[in-house]
Amino acid sequence: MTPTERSLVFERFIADRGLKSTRQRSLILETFFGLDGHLSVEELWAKVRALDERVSVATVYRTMKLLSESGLAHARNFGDGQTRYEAAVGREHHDHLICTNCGTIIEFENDQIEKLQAIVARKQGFKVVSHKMELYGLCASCQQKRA
Amino acid sequence: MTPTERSLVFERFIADRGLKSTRQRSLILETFFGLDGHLSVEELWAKVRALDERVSVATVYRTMKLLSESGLAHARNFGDGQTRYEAAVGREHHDHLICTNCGTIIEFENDQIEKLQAIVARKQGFKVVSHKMELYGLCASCQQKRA
DNA sequence: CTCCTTGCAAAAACTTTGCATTCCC
DNA sequence: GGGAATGCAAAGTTTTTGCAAGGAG
Repeated sequence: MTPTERSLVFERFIADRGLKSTRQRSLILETFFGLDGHLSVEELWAKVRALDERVSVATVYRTMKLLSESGLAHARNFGDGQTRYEAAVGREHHDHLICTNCGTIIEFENDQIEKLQAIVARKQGFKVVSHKMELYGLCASCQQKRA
Repeated sequence: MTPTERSLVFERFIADRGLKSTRQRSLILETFFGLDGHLSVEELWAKVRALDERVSVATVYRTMKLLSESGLAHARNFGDGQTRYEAAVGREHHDHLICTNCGTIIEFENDQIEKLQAIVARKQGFKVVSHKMELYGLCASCQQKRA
């Protein structure tokens, strides 16, 4: 998905709900999608402020919530007490391997696991909308350092 | 693991660290393990207070942190902004299905998924210590209500 | 023009911490 | 007795919200 297509998706989401496109929302979107990784609101706000001093953190919270509802971003919680967001489109769905020593995050995807998840959910009568899977442990380089 | 064994594990953990066993800690442990599910500190505190008015919420926070460090409980974060704890021993490892409408939490386990996780991790050179998997969606009864 | 959005600051929700007092060992 | 634990309230964090002013359609 190109940046342009992404904007169109968001514009449409906005319009469908009777909401409006604003300078701040556009700026936050551009900044967010221009960066990579798993950003906390605070981190994103810092980047946005570098481009426009006047944007308030409340607007970043509000915009990221919208972006999350639109499906263009996913909220993540890695247990450090902060909500992090990551871009959701133009990318395959993926899960995370997290090194508890150095904090490295590796993304992966596995279709077989996804299929099994669907089967498990069906057994319980659940209709799954989204999921998270995180594997915590030591990455290759931290294992060597400890050995 | 019987309640008695559990107490011994905790007593030992406490003693090894030069900490002390207290009335409050014992009460919180008993209450926590006597209940089932995924309790927030607030919920647990309410139950403990029913037995002893004088226990402060700070002590519950401090005790649950200890319990988590001892490995007898796990901290969970299901995205509602609260840390929840669940008993960790005497139970199989399991994952969660969470209804985003009514908050119902169903536990499940699936060996095939666990095996696939191990394979994925190995490919990346990771040594996995623990993992979380959460499937979010609508439970059977909430699907009906919405239909 | 109308209603949505923004910034600001206040408030809310959750968790941690400082300190005097109380309690184990 | 001495260090650890507790209760309380104050302070920290992260996120949300009320409101007057500004902006998009």
